[in-house]
Amino acid sequence: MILCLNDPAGAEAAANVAQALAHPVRLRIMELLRDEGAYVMHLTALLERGQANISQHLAILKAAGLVVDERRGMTVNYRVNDPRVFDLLDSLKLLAAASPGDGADTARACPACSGLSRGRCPRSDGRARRCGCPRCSGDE
Amino acid sequence: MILCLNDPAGAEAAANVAQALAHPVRLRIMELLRDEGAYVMHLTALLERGQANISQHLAILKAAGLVVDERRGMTVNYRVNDPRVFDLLDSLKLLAAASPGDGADTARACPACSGLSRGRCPRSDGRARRCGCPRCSGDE
DNA sequence: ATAGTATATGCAGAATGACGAATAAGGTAA
DNA sequence: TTACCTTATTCGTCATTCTGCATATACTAT
Repeated sequence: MILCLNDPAGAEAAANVAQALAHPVRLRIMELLRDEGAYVMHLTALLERGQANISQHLAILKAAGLVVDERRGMTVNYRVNDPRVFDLLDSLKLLAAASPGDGADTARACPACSGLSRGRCPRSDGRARRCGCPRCSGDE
Repeated sequence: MILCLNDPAGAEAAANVAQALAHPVRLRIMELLRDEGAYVMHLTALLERGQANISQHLAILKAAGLVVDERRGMTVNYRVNDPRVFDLLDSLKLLAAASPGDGADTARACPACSGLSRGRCPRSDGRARRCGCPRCSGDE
């Protein structure tokens, strides 16, 4: 099957992926999954959202094929399905930084997490990555 | 201003761009604008949609900063604001082609319009690009 | 078995998005 | 001016999405 945006079916498939990413919480989830997998309580604590909310957003990302889940005992670990999604996120950041509404011309994408897929944003290091979830506050 | 997806404000800005692209008609509009600008009646004829509908979708793309418009006498010409949006579209196609719901593993992005931003999909050549709009059926 | 933790799902209300019909607005040409 | 063409906007309706609450499910431990 060939996916082309000039084809209505192809455009629909691509729109489904875009729709899955068209929510700030889901974008932040993807960004948190950039380096490593995470389980639901971890994301719940980091994003300061209800458990049901995070679970629902993860279900949407999963339905779009952007993440996969794997049960590990009591918890469920989520990770990205295709690392190429980070190319998409990086393009998104570059465009959004140039969009109106923000700093307009002065805006730029975060230099630490926009250029390369394996980059890590300084805001997410240390403190921000530490959360009150059982695994983080525990022995790990 | 630094745009980072770990920042709630940055995620919101990026989500706005994703939301603008999260509709098959708007994706097809962007694809049609890949090579050259177009005016509303042209897009209306190519996409087989009502004039109001196309105009509304263009307004959404414009509000997101993805396209700019320029009045040329009686018509209004639309073109992309930042060609980097095609990198985003190409990533989107690659991911959507690998998504479930389509041909799954057998799916691939259209080789003619996915790789490079300047590529042109064969489906859009000739016949598809010719429409019944006044400019196409006229002398041009 | 019971209790406890982690995750998913169903429901209802509010908010947002999409669409077409009608109409308004901008521009050209006589 | 009037007539016409192109595009934008308003409005009503319908569909979808988002959210929290409550509950169900899955697993572990005692």
